[in-house]
Amino acid sequence: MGTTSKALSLLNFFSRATPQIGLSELARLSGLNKATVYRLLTELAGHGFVEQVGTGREYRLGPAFLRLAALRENQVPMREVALQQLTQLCDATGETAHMSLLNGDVLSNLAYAYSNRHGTMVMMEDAEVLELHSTGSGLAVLAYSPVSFVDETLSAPLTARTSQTLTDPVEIRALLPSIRKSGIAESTGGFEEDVISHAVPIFDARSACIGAMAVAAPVSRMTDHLRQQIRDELMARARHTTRILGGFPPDSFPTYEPQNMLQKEA
Amino acid sequence: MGTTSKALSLLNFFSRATPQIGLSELARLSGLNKATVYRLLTELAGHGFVEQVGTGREYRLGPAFLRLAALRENQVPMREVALQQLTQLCDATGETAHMSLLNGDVLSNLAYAYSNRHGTMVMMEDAEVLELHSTGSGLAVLAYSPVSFVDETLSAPLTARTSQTLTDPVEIRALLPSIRKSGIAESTGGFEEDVISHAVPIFDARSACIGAMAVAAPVSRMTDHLRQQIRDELMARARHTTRILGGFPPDSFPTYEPQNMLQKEA
DNA sequence: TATAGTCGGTTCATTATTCGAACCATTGGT
DNA sequence: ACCAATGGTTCGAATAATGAACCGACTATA
Repeated sequence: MGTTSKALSLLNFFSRATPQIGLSELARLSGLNKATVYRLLTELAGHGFVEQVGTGREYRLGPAFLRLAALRENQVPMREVALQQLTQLCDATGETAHMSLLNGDVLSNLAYAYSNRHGTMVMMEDAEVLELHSTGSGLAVLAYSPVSFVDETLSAPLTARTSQTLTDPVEIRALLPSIRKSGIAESTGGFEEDVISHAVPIFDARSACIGAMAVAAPVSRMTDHLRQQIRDELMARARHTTRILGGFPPDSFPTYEPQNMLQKEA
Repeated sequence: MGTTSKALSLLNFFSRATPQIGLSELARLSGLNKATVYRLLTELAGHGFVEQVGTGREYRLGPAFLRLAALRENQVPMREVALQQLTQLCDATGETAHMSLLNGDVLSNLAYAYSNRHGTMVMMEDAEVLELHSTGSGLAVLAYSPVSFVDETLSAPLTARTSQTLTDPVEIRALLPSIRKSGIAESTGGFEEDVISHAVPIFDARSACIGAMAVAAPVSRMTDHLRQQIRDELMARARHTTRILGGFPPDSFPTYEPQNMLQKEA
Protein backbone atom coordinates (compact mmCIF):
# COMPACT_ATOMS: atom_id res chain seq x y z
CA MET A 1 0.00 0.00 0.00
CA GLY A 2 1.37 3.40 -1.00
CA THR A 3 1.84 6.28 1.35
CA THR A 4 -0.99 8.20 -0.22
CA SER A 5 -3.37 5.30 0.31
CA LYS A 6 -2.37 5.17 3.94
CA ALA A 7 -3.09 8.84 4.36
CA LEU A 8 -6.42 8.60 2.61
CA SER A 9 -7.44 5.49 4.51
CA LEU A 10 -7.04 7.46 7.73
CA LEU A 11 -10.02 9.51 6.62
CA ASN A 12 -12.19 6.41 6.61
CA PHE A 13 -11.95 6.07 10.37
CA PHE A 14 -13.96 9.21 10.82
CA SER A 15 -17.65 8.47 10.95
CA ARG A 16 -20.85 9.76 12.37
CA ALA A 17 -20.24 7.66 15.45
CA THR A 18 -16.60 8.75 15.89
CA PRO A 19 -16.35 12.19 14.34
CA GLN A 20 -13.08 13.10 15.99
CA ILE A 21 -10.09 10.92 16.79
CA GLY A 22 -6.87 11.48 18.72
CA LEU A 23 -3.42 10.78 17.36
CA SER A 24 -2.73 7.71 19.46
CA GLU A 25 -6.14 6.26 18.88
CA LEU A 26 -5.88 6.73 15.14
CA ALA A 27 -2.50 5.01 15.20
CA ARG A 28 -4.11 2.13 17.04
CA LEU A 29 -7.09 1.95 14.67
CA SER A 30 -5.00 2.04 11.53
CA GLY A 31 -2.21 -0.16 12.82
CA LEU A 32 0.35 2.42 11.69
CA ASN A 33 3.13 3.89 13.74
CA LYS A 34 2.24 6.96 15.73
CA ALA A 35 4.95 9.03 14.06
CA THR A 36 3.68 7.97 10.67
CA VAL A 37 0.13 8.88 11.53
CA TYR A 38 1.32 12.21 12.83
CA ARG A 39 3.14 13.03 9.62
CA LEU A 40 0.21 11.97 7.50
CA LEU A 41 -2.22 13.97 9.61
CA THR A 42 0.03 16.99 9.35
CA GLU A 43 0.06 16.74 5.59
CA LEU A 44 -3.68 16.19 5.46
CA ALA A 45 -4.15 19.17 7.73
CA GLY A 46 -1.99 21.31 5.47
CA HIS A 47 -4.54 20.80 2.74
CA GLY A 48 -7.58 21.23 4.97
CA PHE A 49 -8.55 17.54 4.86
CA VAL A 50 -8.38 17.29 8.62
CA GLU A 51 -8.09 19.85 11.39
CA GLN A 52 -7.54 19.83 15.09
CA VAL A 53 -10.43 20.53 17.35
CA GLY A 54 -8.92 22.62 20.13
CA THR A 55 -5.36 23.16 21.19
CA GLY A 56 -3.39 19.93 21.21
CA ARG A 57 -6.47 17.84 20.85
CA GLU A 58 -8.23 15.42 18.59
CA TYR A 59 -8.50 15.59 14.82
CA ARG A 60 -11.61 15.76 12.70
CA LEU A 61 -12.43 16.06 9.01
CA GLY A 62 -11.42 19.43 7.58
CA PRO A 63 -13.16 22.13 5.58
CA ALA A 64 -11.59 21.23 2.22
CA PHE A 65 -14.34 18.76 1.48
CA LEU A 66 -16.92 21.49 1.20
CA ARG A 67 -15.25 22.98 -1.82
CA LEU A 68 -14.29 19.72 -3.47
CA ALA A 69 -17.74 18.26 -3.00
CA ALA A 70 -19.22 21.43 -4.48
CA LEU A 71 -16.96 21.11 -7.51
CA ARG A 72 -17.75 17.45 -7.91
CA GLU A 73 -21.42 18.13 -7.58
CA ASN A 74 -21.17 20.96 -10.05
CA GLN A 75 -19.64 18.73 -12.65
CA VAL A 76 -21.54 15.54 -11.86
CA PRO A 77 -24.69 16.46 -10.00
CA MET A 78 -25.14 12.87 -8.91
CA ARG A 79 -27.03 13.66 -5.78
CA GLU A 80 -29.57 15.83 -7.56
CA VAL A 81 -29.91 13.29 -10.33
CA ALA A 82 -30.29 10.50 -7.83
CA LEU A 83 -32.77 12.42 -5.73
CA GLN A 84 -34.97 13.13 -8.71
CA GLN A 85 -34.93 9.48 -9.74
CA LEU A 86 -35.59 8.30 -6.21
CA THR A 87 -38.54 10.61 -5.85
CA GLN A 88 -40.17 9.09 -8.90
CA LEU A 89 -39.34 5.58 -7.77
CA CYS A 90 -40.78 6.34 -4.38
CA ASP A 91 -43.95 7.83 -5.85
CA ALA A 92 -44.42 4.77 -8.03
CA THR A 93 -43.99 2.23 -5.24
CA GLY A 94 -45.20 4.10 -2.20
CA GLU A 95 -42.14 2.90 -0.27
CA THR A 96 -38.82 4.42 0.77
CA ALA A 97 -36.32 4.59 -2.08
CA HIS A 98 -32.62 5.17 -1.58
CA MET A 99 -29.33 5.04 -3.40
CA SER A 100 -25.86 4.36 -2.08
CA LEU A 101 -22.36 4.45 -3.55
CA LEU A 102 -19.49 2.04 -3.11
CA ASN A 103 -16.76 3.68 -1.07
CA GLY A 104 -13.86 1.37 -0.39
CA ASP A 105 -15.48 -1.76 0.98
CA VAL A 106 -18.71 -0.23 2.24
CA LEU A 107 -21.68 1.57 0.79
CA SER A 108 -22.43 5.14 1.76
CA ASN A 109 -25.85 6.64 1.43
CA LEU A 110 -26.13 9.23 -1.33
CA ALA A 111 -29.79 10.19 -1.24
CA TYR A 112 -33.23 8.88 -0.32
CA ALA A 113 -36.89 9.74 -0.74
CA TYR A 114 -39.91 9.02 1.44
CA SER A 115 -43.47 8.46 0.31
CA ASN A 116 -46.42 9.92 2.18
CA ARG A 117 -48.77 7.17 1.09
CA HIS A 118 -48.54 5.21 4.32
CA GLY A 119 -48.40 6.16 7.97
CA THR A 120 -45.21 4.20 8.56
CA MET A 121 -42.08 4.31 6.42
CA VAL A 122 -38.62 2.82 6.54
CA MET A 123 -36.34 5.68 7.63
CA MET A 124 -32.87 6.42 6.31
CA GLU A 125 -29.97 8.43 7.65
CA ASP A 126 -27.62 10.87 5.88
CA ALA A 127 -24.10 9.66 5.24
CA GLU A 128 -25.03 6.32 6.75
CA VAL A 129 -22.66 3.47 5.99
CA LEU A 130 -24.01 0.12 4.85
CA GLU A 131 -21.98 -3.08 4.99
CA LEU A 132 -21.94 -5.14 1.85
CA HIS A 133 -23.03 -8.42 3.39
CA SER A 134 -25.96 -7.21 5.44
CA THR A 135 -28.01 -5.23 2.95
CA GLY A 136 -29.83 -5.81 -0.30
CA SER A 137 -27.77 -3.01 -1.86
CA GLY A 138 -24.57 -4.66 -0.70
CA LEU A 139 -25.54 -8.01 -2.20
CA ALA A 140 -26.41 -6.33 -5.48
CA VAL A 141 -22.99 -4.68 -5.55
CA LEU A 142 -21.18 -7.89 -4.60
CA ALA A 143 -22.93 -9.76 -7.38
CA TYR A 144 -21.48 -7.33 -9.91
CA SER A 145 -18.03 -6.88 -8.41
CA PRO A 146 -14.79 -8.65 -9.40
CA VAL A 147 -14.17 -11.99 -7.72
CA SER A 148 -11.08 -10.62 -5.99
CA PHE A 149 -13.17 -7.90 -4.38
CA VAL A 150 -15.80 -10.38 -3.24
CA ASP A 151 -13.09 -12.60 -1.79
CA GLU A 152 -11.55 -9.71 0.08
CA THR A 153 -14.87 -8.47 1.40
CA LEU A 154 -16.11 -11.85 2.56
CA SER A 155 -12.79 -12.83 4.12
CA ALA A 156 -13.14 -10.09 6.73
CA PRO A 157 -15.24 -10.88 9.82
CA LEU A 158 -18.92 -10.32 9.01
CA THR A 159 -20.91 -8.78 11.82
CA ALA A 160 -24.56 -9.61 12.38
CA ARG A 161 -26.68 -6.48 12.45
CA THR A 162 -29.81 -8.46 13.27
CA SER A 163 -30.68 -12.05 13.98
CA GLN A 164 -31.44 -12.45 10.29
CA THR A 165 -28.17 -11.06 8.95
CA LEU A 166 -26.27 -13.52 6.81
CA THR A 167 -22.72 -13.91 8.13
CA ASP A 168 -21.67 -17.13 6.45
CA PRO A 169 -19.51 -16.32 3.38
CA VAL A 170 -20.56 -19.59 1.74
CA GLU A 171 -24.23 -18.76 2.13
CA ILE A 172 -23.68 -15.26 0.73
CA ARG A 173 -21.69 -16.49 -2.24
CA ALA A 174 -24.48 -18.92 -3.04
CA LEU A 175 -26.88 -16.00 -3.48
CA LEU A 176 -24.83 -14.13 -6.04
CA PRO A 177 -25.53 -16.23 -9.18
CA SER A 178 -29.28 -15.84 -8.81
CA ILE A 179 -28.86 -12.10 -8.25
CA ARG A 180 -26.82 -11.92 -11.43
CA LYS A 181 -29.53 -13.83 -13.24
CA SER A 182 -32.33 -11.49 -12.20
CA GLY A 183 -30.33 -8.29 -11.75
CA ILE A 184 -32.10 -7.71 -8.45
CA ALA A 185 -31.01 -8.55 -4.91
CA GLU A 186 -33.53 -9.13 -2.17
CA SER A 187 -32.77 -9.10 1.54
CA THR A 188 -35.15 -9.53 4.45
CA GLY A 189 -34.22 -8.14 7.83
CA GLY A 190 -30.48 -8.19 7.17
CA PHE A 191 -29.91 -4.61 8.20
CA GLU A 192 -33.02 -3.78 10.21
CA GLU A 193 -35.60 -6.16 11.55
CA ASP A 194 -38.89 -6.28 9.67
CA VAL A 195 -37.56 -4.48 6.61
CA ILE A 196 -37.46 -6.11 3.22
CA SER A 197 -35.19 -4.51 0.70
CA HIS A 198 -34.86 -4.86 -3.07
CA ALA A 199 -31.76 -3.49 -4.75
CA VAL A 200 -30.35 -3.09 -8.26
CA PRO A 201 -26.72 -2.21 -9.03
CA ILE A 202 -25.70 1.08 -10.64
CA PHE A 203 -22.78 1.16 -13.08
CA ASP A 204 -20.27 3.76 -14.27
CA ALA A 205 -18.95 4.57 -17.73
CA ARG A 206 -16.74 1.50 -17.67
CA SER A 207 -19.54 -0.80 -16.56
CA ALA A 208 -17.99 -1.13 -13.12
CA CYS A 209 -20.53 -1.32 -10.32
CA ILE A 210 -20.43 1.90 -8.31
CA GLY A 211 -23.40 1.43 -6.01
CA ALA A 212 -27.03 0.44 -5.88
CA MET A 213 -30.53 1.81 -5.96
CA ALA A 214 -32.98 0.20 -3.58
CA VAL A 215 -36.52 0.17 -2.23
CA ALA A 216 -37.06 -0.66 1.42
CA ALA A 217 -40.50 -1.65 2.72
CA PRO A 218 -41.86 -3.02 5.99
CA VAL A 219 -42.23 -6.80 5.88
CA SER A 220 -45.81 -6.42 7.04
CA ARG A 221 -46.76 -4.55 3.89
CA MET A 222 -45.18 -6.93 1.41
CA THR A 223 -47.47 -8.77 -0.98
CA ASP A 224 -46.79 -10.55 -4.24
CA HIS A 225 -48.26 -7.63 -6.07
CA LEU A 226 -46.15 -5.03 -4.28
CA ARG A 227 -43.03 -7.14 -4.71
CA GLN A 228 -43.60 -7.36 -8.44
CA GLN A 229 -44.32 -3.67 -8.68
CA ILE A 230 -41.16 -2.81 -6.80
CA ARG A 231 -39.05 -5.08 -8.97
CA ASP A 232 -40.42 -3.60 -12.19
CA GLU A 233 -40.14 0.01 -11.15
CA LEU A 234 -36.78 -0.40 -9.47
CA MET A 235 -35.19 -2.17 -12.39
CA ALA A 236 -36.39 0.40 -14.90
CA ARG A 237 -35.41 3.31 -12.67
CA ALA A 238 -31.96 1.96 -11.88
CA ARG A 239 -31.23 1.33 -15.55
CA HIS A 240 -32.25 4.86 -16.36
CA THR A 241 -30.19 6.28 -13.51
CA THR A 242 -27.09 4.42 -14.63
CA ARG A 243 -27.64 5.84 -18.07
CA ILE A 244 -28.12 9.48 -17.15
CA LEU A 245 -25.13 9.33 -14.84
CA GLY A 246 -23.09 8.43 -17.92
CA GLY A 247 -22.77 4.75 -17.11
CA PHE A 248 -23.48 1.49 -18.93
CA PRO A 249 -24.69 -1.82 -17.52
CA PRO A 250 -22.32 -4.66 -18.44
CA ASP A 251 -23.33 -6.91 -21.33
CA SER A 252 -24.13 -9.66 -18.87
CA PHE A 253 -26.75 -7.52 -17.14
CA PRO A 254 -30.21 -9.00 -17.78
CA THR A 255 -32.67 -7.17 -19.99
CA TYR A 256 -35.56 -7.23 -17.63
CA GLU A 257 -39.10 -7.70 -18.86
CA PRO A 258 -41.72 -6.27 -16.51
CA GLN A 259 -43.71 -9.20 -15.13
CA ASN A 260 -46.88 -7.37 -14.28
CA MET A 261 -47.30 -5.75 -17.65
CA LEU A 262 -50.44 -7.80 -18.21
CA GLN A 263 -51.87 -6.70 -14.92
CA LYS A 264 -51.13 -3.11 -15.79
CA GLU A 265 -52.66 -3.40 -19.18
CA ALA A 266 -55.71 -5.23 -17.88
CA MET B 1 7.08 18.13 0.18
CA GLY B 2 5.76 14.71 1.14
CA THR B 3 4.17 12.28 -1.22
CA THR B 4 0.78 12.77 0.35
CA SER B 5 0.95 16.50 -0.19
CA LYS B 6 1.79 15.96 -3.81
CA ALA B 7 -1.20 13.71 -4.24
CA LEU B 8 -3.52 16.12 -2.50
CA SER B 9 -2.18 19.11 -4.39
CA LEU B 10 -3.19 17.41 -7.61
CA LEU B 11 -6.77 17.87 -6.53
CA ASN B 12 -6.31 21.63 -6.50
CA PHE B 13 -5.87 21.75 -10.25
CA PHE B 14 -9.47 20.77 -10.73
CA SER B 15 -11.68 23.82 -10.89
CA ARG B 16 -14.91 25.02 -12.33
CA ALA B 17 -13.01 26.17 -15.39
CA THR B 18 -11.06 22.92 -15.82
CA PRO B 19 -13.21 20.19 -14.29
CA GLN B 20 -11.38 17.32 -15.94
CA ILE B 21 -7.70 16.95 -16.72
CA GLY B 22 -5.66 14.40 -18.63
CA LEU B 23 -2.62 12.62 -17.25
CA SER B 24 -0.03 14.48 -19.29
CA GLU B 25 -1.63 17.84 -18.73
CA LEU B 26 -1.80 17.25 -14.99
CA ALA B 27 1.87 16.29 -15.02
CA ARG B 28 2.63 19.55 -16.79
CA LEU B 29 0.50 21.63 -14.45
CA SER B 30 1.96 20.12 -11.31
CA GLY B 31 5.51 19.93 -12.56
CA LEU B 32 5.71 16.30 -11.47
CA ASN B 33 6.82 13.36 -13.53
CA LYS B 34 4.12 11.67 -15.55
CA ALA B 35 4.76 8.31 -13.93
CA THR B 36 4.47 9.92 -10.52
CA VAL B 37 1.21 11.60 -11.40
CA TYR B 38 -0.09 8.33 -12.74
CA ARG B 39 0.69 6.47 -9.54
CA LEU B 40 -0.82 9.20 -7.41
CA LEU B 41 -3.94 9.36 -9.52
CA THR B 42 -4.29 5.59 -9.29
CA GLU B 43 -4.13 5.75 -5.52
CA LEU B 44 -6.55 8.66 -5.39
CA ALA B 45 -8.89 6.78 -7.71
CA GLY B 46 -8.75 3.74 -5.44
CA HIS B 47 -10.30 5.83 -2.71
CA GLY B 48 -12.83 7.55 -4.94
CA PHE B 49 -11.08 10.92 -4.82
CA VAL B 50 -10.76 11.03 -8.58
CA GLU B 51 -12.24 8.95 -11.37
CA GLN B 52 -11.76 8.62 -15.07
CA VAL B 53 -14.39 10.03 -17.35
CA GLY B 54 -14.65 7.49 -20.14
CA THR B 55 -12.34 4.72 -21.14
CA GLY B 56 -8.72 5.78 -21.07
CA ARG B 57 -9.62 9.41 -20.80
CA GLU B 58 -9.33 12.36 -18.54
CA TYR B 59 -9.67 12.41 -14.79
CA ARG B 60 -12.11 14.36 -12.67
CA LEU B 61 -12.93 14.64 -8.99
CA GLY B 62 -14.46 11.47 -7.56
CA PRO B 63 -17.57 10.66 -5.57
CA ALA B 64 -15.83 10.24 -2.20
CA PHE B 65 -16.20 13.93 -1.43
CA LEU B 66 -19.94 13.68 -1.17
CA ARG B 67 -19.75 11.45 1.86
CA LEU B 68 -16.84 13.20 3.52
CA ALA B 69 -18.40 16.61 3.04
CA ALA B 70 -21.62 15.27 4.51
CA LEU B 71 -19.74 14.01 7.56
CA ARG B 72 -17.85 17.24 7.94
CA GLU B 73 -20.99 19.26 7.61
CA ASN B 74 -22.76 17.01 10.07
CA GLN B 75 -20.13 17.64 12.69
CA VAL B 76 -19.34 21.26 11.91
CA PRO B 77 -22.26 22.77 10.06
CA MET B 78 -20.12 25.67 8.98
CA ARG B 79 -22.03 26.38 5.83
CA GLU B 80 -25.36 26.61 7.61
CA VAL B 81 -23.87 28.74 10.34
CA ALA B 82 -22.21 30.98 7.79
CA LEU B 83 -25.32 31.27 5.68
CA GLN B 84 -27.40 32.34 8.61
CA GLN B 85 -24.88 34.97 9.61
CA LEU B 86 -24.49 36.20 6.05
CA THR B 87 -28.24 36.58 5.66
CA GLN B 88 -28.37 38.87 8.65
CA LEU B 89 -25.35 40.81 7.48
CA CYS B 90 -26.90 41.16 4.07
CA ASP B 91 -30.22 42.32 5.51
CA ALA B 92 -28.46 44.91 7.62
CA THR B 93 -26.38 46.40 4.84
CA GLY B 94 -28.53 45.79 1.77
CA GLU B 95 -25.49 44.49 -0.09
CA THR B 96 -24.12 41.10 -1.06
CA ALA B 97 -22.44 39.31 1.84
CA HIS B 98 -20.16 36.32 1.42
CA MET B 99 -17.71 34.20 3.31
CA SER B 100 -14.72 32.25 2.05
CA LEU B 101 -12.26 29.83 3.59
CA LEU B 102 -8.50 29.57 3.18
CA ASN B 103 -7.66 26.46 1.23
CA GLY B 104 -3.95 26.08 0.60
CA ASP B 105 -2.95 29.45 -0.84
CA VAL B 106 -6.33 30.53 -2.17
CA LEU B 107 -9.74 31.33 -0.76
CA SER B 108 -12.75 29.24 -1.70
CA ASN B 109 -16.27 30.52 -1.41
CA LEU B 110 -18.26 28.91 1.37
CA ALA B 111 -21.58 30.73 1.21
CA TYR B 112 -23.16 34.02 0.22
CA ALA B 113 -26.39 35.94 0.56
CA TYR B 114 -28.07 38.50 -1.68
CA SER B 115 -30.26 41.39 -0.65
CA ASN B 116 -33.39 42.32 -2.56
CA ARG B 117 -33.22 45.96 -1.56
CA HIS B 118 -31.68 47.16 -4.81
CA GLY B 119 -32.18 46.28 -8.45
CA THR B 120 -28.52 45.46 -8.99
CA MET B 121 -26.34 43.29 -6.79
CA VAL B 122 -22.83 41.97 -6.84
CA MET B 123 -23.15 38.30 -7.82
CA MET B 124 -21.16 35.41 -6.42
CA GLU B 125 -20.45 31.92 -7.69
CA ASP B 126 -20.45 28.60 -5.84
CA ALA B 127 -17.06 27.04 -5.19
CA GLU B 128 -15.41 30.07 -6.74
CA VAL B 129 -11.74 30.51 -5.96
CA LEU B 130 -10.40 33.90 -4.88
CA GLU B 131 -6.75 34.78 -5.05
CA LEU B 132 -5.31 36.33 -1.94
CA HIS B 133 -3.81 39.42 -3.54
CA SER B 134 -6.76 40.51 -5.64
CA THR B 135 -9.62 40.56 -3.14
CA GLY B 136 -10.56 42.31 0.05
CA SER B 137 -11.01 38.92 1.70
CA GLY B 138 -7.56 37.87 0.59
CA LEU B 139 -5.95 40.99 2.01
CA ALA B 140 -7.76 40.47 5.31
CA VAL B 141 -6.41 36.93 5.47
CA LEU B 142 -2.89 37.97 4.51
CA ALA B 143 -2.88 40.60 7.23
CA TYR B 144 -3.51 37.91 9.83
CA SER B 145 -1.32 35.16 8.41
CA PRO B 146 2.26 34.23 9.43
CA VAL B 147 5.01 36.18 7.71
CA SER B 148 6.30 33.00 6.06
CA PHE B 149 2.93 32.44 4.46
CA VAL B 150 2.75 36.02 3.23
CA ASP B 151 6.24 35.73 1.78
CA GLU B 152 5.36 32.53 0.01
CA THR B 153 2.11 33.88 -1.38
CA LEU B 154 3.56 37.15 -2.62
CA SER B 155 6.64 35.53 -4.12
CA ALA B 156 4.50 33.69 -6.68
CA PRO B 157 3.54 35.62 -9.82
CA LEU B 158 0.50 37.79 -9.11
CA THR B 159 -1.99 37.95 -11.93
CA ALA B 160 -4.06 41.08 -12.57
CA ARG B 161 -7.78 40.28 -12.63
CA THR B 162 -8.64 43.85 -13.55
CA SER B 163 -6.80 47.03 -14.36
CA GLN B 164 -7.07 47.93 -10.68
CA THR B 165 -5.69 44.69 -9.25
CA LEU B 166 -2.62 45.23 -7.12
CA THR B 167 0.21 43.02 -8.36
CA ASP B 168 3.19 44.68 -6.72
CA PRO B 169 4.18 42.70 -3.60
CA VAL B 170 5.66 45.81 -2.03
CA GLU B 171 2.45 47.73 -2.49
CA ILE B 172 0.42 44.87 -1.02
CA ARG B 173 2.69 44.48 2.00
CA ALA B 174 2.34 48.17 2.70
CA LEU B 175 -1.40 47.74 3.13
CA LEU B 176 -1.23 45.03 5.76
CA PRO B 177 -0.31 47.11 8.84
CA SER B 178 -3.28 49.41 8.40
CA ILE B 179 -5.56 46.40 7.92
CA ARG B 180 -4.22 44.95 11.16
CA LYS B 181 -4.88 48.25 12.86
CA SER B 182 -8.52 48.47 11.82
CA GLY B 183 -9.26 44.76 11.46
CA ILE B 184 -10.92 45.48 8.12
CA ALA B 185 -9.55 45.23 4.61
CA GLU B 186 -10.95 47.32 1.78
CA SER B 187 -10.41 46.68 -1.90
CA THR B 188 -11.82 48.56 -4.87
CA GLY B 189 -12.08 46.82 -8.21
CA GLY B 190 -9.34 44.31 -7.48
CA PHE B 191 -11.42 41.29 -8.42
CA GLU B 192 -14.22 42.78 -10.48
CA GLU B 193 -14.44 46.26 -11.92
CA ASP B 194 -16.76 48.65 -10.12
CA VAL B 195 -17.04 46.50 -7.01
CA ILE B 196 -15.87 47.70 -3.65
CA SER B 197 -15.33 45.04 -1.04
CA HIS B 198 -14.87 45.17 2.73
CA ALA B 199 -13.58 42.09 4.49
CA VAL B 200 -12.86 40.91 8.05
CA PRO B 201 -10.85 37.79 8.91
CA ILE B 202 -12.39 34.74 10.59
CA PHE B 203 -10.36 32.74 13.12
CA ASP B 204 -10.34 29.18 14.36
CA ALA B 205 -9.96 27.77 17.86
CA ARG B 206 -6.22 28.46 17.80
CA SER B 207 -6.65 32.02 16.60
CA ALA B 208 -5.31 31.10 13.21
CA CYS B 209 -6.99 32.92 10.35
CA ILE B 210 -9.12 30.47 8.37
CA GLY B 211 -10.93 32.81 6.01
CA ALA B 212 -12.88 36.01 5.79
CA MET B 213 -16.35 37.43 5.80
CA ALA B 214 -17.01 40.22 3.35
CA VAL B 215 -19.55 42.65 1.93
CA ALA B 216 -19.35 43.54 -1.75
CA ALA B 217 -21.12 46.59 -3.13
CA PRO B 218 -21.16 48.45 -6.46
CA VAL B 219 -18.81 51.43 -6.40
CA SER B 220 -21.66 53.60 -7.64
CA ARG B 221 -23.66 52.98 -4.48
CA MET B 222 -20.88 53.65 -2.02
CA THR B 223 -21.29 56.61 0.31
CA ASP B 224 -19.59 57.54 3.56
CA HIS B 225 -22.68 56.50 5.41
CA LEU B 226 -22.93 53.10 3.69
CA ARG B 227 -19.23 52.49 4.15
CA GLN B 228 -19.51 53.14 7.86
CA GLN B 229 -22.58 50.97 8.15
CA ILE B 230 -20.88 48.11 6.35
CA ARG B 231 -17.81 48.36 8.55
CA ASP B 232 -19.83 48.33 11.75
CA GLU B 233 -22.12 45.50 10.77
CA LEU B 234 -19.39 43.43 9.17
CA MET B 235 -17.03 43.71 12.10
CA ALA B 236 -19.71 42.72 14.60
CA ARG B 237 -20.99 39.89 12.46
CA ALA B 238 -17.55 38.48 11.71
CA ARG B 239 -16.61 38.52 15.39
CA HIS B 240 -19.78 36.70 16.23
CA THR B 241 -19.26 34.17 13.45
CA THR B 242 -15.73 33.42 14.62
CA ARG B 243 -17.15 32.85 18.05
CA ILE B 244 -20.00 30.51 17.16
CA LEU B 245 -17.71 28.50 14.90
CA GLY B 246 -15.64 27.84 18.00
CA GLY B 247 -12.86 30.26 17.17
CA PHE B 248 -11.12 33.15 18.93
CA PRO B 249 -9.69 36.35 17.46
CA PRO B 250 -6.02 36.80 18.40
CA ASP B 251 -5.22 39.20 21.23
CA SER B 252 -3.90 41.68 18.69
CA PHE B 253 -7.25 41.89 16.94
CA PRO B 254 -8.73 45.35 17.46
CA THR B 255 -11.80 45.77 19.64
CA TYR B 256 -13.83 47.77 17.23
CA GLU B 257 -16.07 50.59 18.39
CA PRO B 258 -18.96 51.28 16.04
CA GLN B 259 -18.43 54.75 14.58
CA ASN B 260 -22.00 55.55 13.71
CA MET B 261 -23.45 54.74 17.10
CA LEU B 262 -24.34 58.38 17.55
CA GLN B 263 -26.13 58.53 14.25
CA LYS B 264 -28.05 55.42 15.16
CA GLU B 265 -29.00 56.77 18.54
CA ALA B 266 -29.98 60.14 17.11
C1' DT C 1 2.63 15.13 46.46
C1' DA C 2 4.58 11.35 44.40
C1' DT C 3 3.59 8.04 40.71
C1' DA C 4 2.11 5.79 36.69
C1' DG C 5 -0.12 6.07 32.53
C1' DT C 6 -1.93 8.79 29.25
C1' DC C 7 -1.57 12.22 25.65
C1' DG C 8 0.44 15.00 21.30
C1' DG C 9 4.63 15.74 19.32
C1' DT C 10 9.80 14.96 17.99
C1' DT C 11 14.18 12.74 16.70
C1' DC C 12 17.29 10.03 13.61
C1' DA C 13 19.53 5.97 11.61
C1' DT C 14 17.69 2.32 8.70
C1' DT C 15 15.27 0.89 4.82
C1' DA C 16 11.59 0.50 1.82
C1' DT C 17 9.21 3.41 -1.30
C1' DT C 18 9.02 6.79 -4.59
C1' DC C 19 11.03 8.90 -8.51
C1' DG C 20 11.95 9.81 -13.41
C1' DA C 21 14.18 8.98 -17.98
C1' DA C 22 13.19 6.16 -21.42
C1' DC C 23 10.05 3.21 -23.60
C1' DC C 24 5.41 1.09 -25.31
C1' DA C 25 0.99 0.88 -27.79
C1' DT C 26 -2.83 3.91 -29.44
C1' DT C 27 -5.00 7.68 -31.19
C1' DG C 28 -5.92 11.72 -34.09
C1' DG C 29 -4.57 15.19 -37.15
C1' DT C 30 -1.92 16.60 -41.55
C1' DA D 1 2.50 7.44 -44.03
C1' DC D 2 3.93 10.29 -40.92
C1' DC D 3 4.25 13.00 -36.65
C1' DA D 4 2.99 14.43 -32.25
C1' DA D 5 0.22 13.89 -29.06
C1' DT D 6 -2.01 10.70 -25.57
C1' DG D 7 -2.39 7.06 -21.38
C1' DG D 8 0.28 3.66 -19.41
C1' DT D 9 4.66 0.80 -17.93
C1' DT D 10 9.50 -0.43 -16.53
C1' DC D 11 13.60 -0.49 -13.39
C1' DG D 12 17.96 1.21 -11.22
C1' DA D 13 19.01 5.27 -8.50
C1' DA D 14 17.80 8.44 -5.06
C1' DT D 15 14.82 10.07 -1.85
C1' DA D 16 11.36 10.08 1.42
C1' DA D 17 8.83 7.10 4.73
C1' DT D 18 9.43 4.48 8.72
C1' DG D 19 9.32 3.18 13.80
C1' DA D 20 11.60 2.64 18.36
C1' DA D 21 12.74 5.55 21.72
C1' DC D 22 12.24 9.86 23.85
C1' DC D 23 10.18 14.49 25.29
C1' DG D 24 7.29 17.51 28.23
C1' DA D 25 2.60 18.21 29.69
C1' DC D 26 -1.58 16.40 31.78
C1' DT D 27 -4.64 13.59 34.64
C1' DA D 28 -6.10 10.31 37.68
C1' DT D 29 -4.83 7.58 41.42
C1' DA D 30 -2.83 6.57 45.67
